[in-house]
Parts: sequence; C-alpha cells; structure tokens
Amino acid sequence: MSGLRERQKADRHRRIIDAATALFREAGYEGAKIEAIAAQAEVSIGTIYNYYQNKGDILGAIVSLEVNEVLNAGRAVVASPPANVGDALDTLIGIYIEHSLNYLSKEMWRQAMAISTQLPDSPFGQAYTALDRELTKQISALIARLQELGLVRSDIDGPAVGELIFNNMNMMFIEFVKRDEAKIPELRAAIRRQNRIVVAAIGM
Amino acid sequence: MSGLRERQKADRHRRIIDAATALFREAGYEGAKIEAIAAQAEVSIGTIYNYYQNKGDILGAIVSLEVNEVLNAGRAVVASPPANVGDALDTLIGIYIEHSLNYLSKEMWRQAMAISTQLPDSPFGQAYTALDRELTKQISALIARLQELGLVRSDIDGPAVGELIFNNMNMMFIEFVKRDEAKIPELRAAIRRQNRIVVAAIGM
DNA sequence: AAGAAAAGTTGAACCAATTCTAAAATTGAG
DNA sequence: CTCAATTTTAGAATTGGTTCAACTTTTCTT
Repeated sequence: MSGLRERQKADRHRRIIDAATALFREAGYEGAKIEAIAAQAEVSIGTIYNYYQNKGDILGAIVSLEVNEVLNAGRAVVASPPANVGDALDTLIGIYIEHSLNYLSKEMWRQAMAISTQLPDSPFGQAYTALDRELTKQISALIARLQELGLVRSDIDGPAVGELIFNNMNMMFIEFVKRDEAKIPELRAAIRRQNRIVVAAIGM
Repeated sequence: MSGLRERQKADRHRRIIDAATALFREAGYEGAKIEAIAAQAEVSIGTIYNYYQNKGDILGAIVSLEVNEVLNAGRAVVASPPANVGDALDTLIGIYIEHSLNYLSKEMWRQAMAISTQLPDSPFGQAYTALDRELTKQISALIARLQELGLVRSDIDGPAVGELIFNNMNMMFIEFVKRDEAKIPELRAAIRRQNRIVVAAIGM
C-alpha cells in the first residue's frame, strides 16, 4: 500500500504546495511563474501538470486548506454560541474573517475567487463551490442551535436565513479583498450592521 | 472638433465592439481570439490594444451597455412600485434578472465577474464595481420610496437593507451563471424566499 | 531476479495574449 | 500648400501557461 511511489508522490505534492505558497506570497499569483514553482519544488513543469490540471488548481489546493481550518474553528462556536443572536453571528463570522488572511493574501483570494467563477467545472471550481456550501450549512447550523436555545423563533425559514447571511457576508468579503486598503474591523462592523436587519426578523 | 480622426475612431470602436459581441457569443470568451476580432472588425491587433487595455476591457464595454440598460428599466419600478413590499422587490429584481441574458451569455458573465475580481483596478474592474454600487443604490431608492408610501417602517436602516438585498441577489446571480443548467424562474423563487426574511423585518 | 507492464517524469514545442517599434496617416502652423 | 509634430496602425517578437511524445522509475509476475 505505502510503497516508494506513494511516498514520493506525497512528497512531491507537498513540495509543490510549499513552493507555490511561498512564491504566490512573494511574487503574487501572476508573478509566480510555473517554471519558478517547478524549480523551487525540484520537479519538472510536466510533473506539476501531472498533479494539477492548471495553475489555478495549485492555488485551489492552498485555499482548501485555509477554508477547512476555518470550518473547523467554526464548529466550536456552533457548539456553544454566545447567548445573543447578534453576538453569536458576529462571533462565527468573526472567526471566518479573522482567519482569512492567515495563509492567503488578498491578491491570492482575488485570484481564487476569479478562477472559481471563471472555471466552475474545474476541480478547484467545484471544490470552492462545495466549501461555500459548507460555510452556508455551518451558519444554518448555528441558527438551528440558537433555535434550540430558545433565542431564535422556531417558525422561521432556517435555510433561507443561512443563505441570506452567508451570501451577504461573502459578497462583503469579495469587496473587501478587492480593495487593498480595506480593513478587517470595518468589514466586520458593516456586516454586523446588515445582520441587525436579519436579527430583528428572527430574534425572540 | 469632429474631424476625420474623431469619426474614424468612433467607427473603429463600434466595429470592435460589434465584432467582439458576435464572436464572444459564437465562440465564447476564450474561443474568440483577438486575431479573429481584429480581422472581423477590419482593424489590426495593435489597434485593438490601443483602444482597450486588454481582452477583458472589451468584454467590459459590452457588460456596461447591458447593466446600464437594466438600471434604466429599473427606474420605472422605483418610480411606481407595486403596493406590497415583497412584490416590489420581486419586480425590481425580476427586471435585473430577466434582462441579464439579453446580450450576455452565462459564459460572458462568468468571465466578466472573474475579471472584475481579478483586476479590480483595471478600467473594467472599477467600472464593474461602480455598476454594482448603482444597483445597490437603486434598491435602496426603492426601499426609500416604499417608506414614503407607508409600506416600510420608517425606523429601519435603509442603506443596510439595500446592501443586504443586493449582496444576496448578486451572490445568487453569481451561482446562477456558474451553473449552465440553472433556470431563471428557480433563481427568482429562491431570492423571493430569502427576501421574505427581510420583508418580515421591514414591512409594516 | 529478470523481464514486462504500469505509472510517472521530463522539457522542448506550441499557442494565444500582450508588447514593441517602425511605418503611415492626420492635423495644424506658417 | 507643405511639412513637422502627433496620433494611429501593422504585424513581428516576446512571454508564459499548457501539451505531448520520448524516456525513467517502480511495481508486478513468474
């Protein structure tokens, strides 16, 4: 099962991702030439294309790592949320946003988002859409949890609320990464303000 | 003022846009080679790059035409909206969505959106952001109009509501253009459902 | 352990967007 | 009307992502 070939493959994968992460951060997505990634990973250009369908998929692999980490951190909030609808939403969304620039620069996010709309059927495009759905589900799960706790009315359309909140947050995040000078605290404040409308409709 | 050069320039602009529109629809954005656009517009490659910074900007010019048309059609709804908050929103959003595929295919939208996030500072990137803002403002204007008509509470945060509704709609539209098999009626129904949450919070 | 099959690697060649530069066209001053 | 300045054009050269056919390495079979 775990022969030489398997180990070499895993090692090359890691080397490519490490090289790409470093170069994307240093030189930006466009600036990181495939040739340079190949050289730094000590692998040929052809090998990179054997592992990833295109340059975007390399970035995609990095984005997936990041978003999965965020989803994981979010689980704790869903399990025991603050005892106030507005704060609960703000805490969960805060985790998403505060983690977002840990590994990925704004430029990398812009590229990743662009590729996911440009090529929705590529491996990365599909993975990105799936990640968005996971985030939406997590927000819906938080709403459901708040219903259990008696903080949210039980007659509301939970899935629709989850989508509404996620879509708004995501769009705000897109605008945020599009402007280099945009700051995280302002982003969070703007989303809080918008979410107040929703909280007014669903809170008890 | 309107010498030969001016007229020739306007004419070349038109020919390039016409050729690009036709070829983008026929062959898709990637499939429409600059060389082919140049040939069909009876202009050289160099000339195209003299008029537009890059291929994306040509698409951008076409998108702007489309969105401006939609904004125009929306004004009528804002002026005299249906006498019901949910219907008013649905009517305005319906205009946006129903017009959206008149000139632009889903593939063209995908490319346009991708470019606008990828290069937010390019001429097209900035224009696209400005158009989004116009649409947000128009939704806010509708809310304000509904307040005047006594259909929406006067103590709500109008701008935040406008952003929330636009952001949600826009994100839904992005997902819509990403899936070729997605249909307009379903998109509208999903947005209506989400907007019910907001309507519950702001209606009288 | 040898040989064949399978899997993976390599890098030169390809393709299309973009840049660059010399030539052509238009304009306005005298 | 003429010509120098300015703008515009043409298309060859450059660039960088992607493909592909030949080569290597690993695994499997006996």
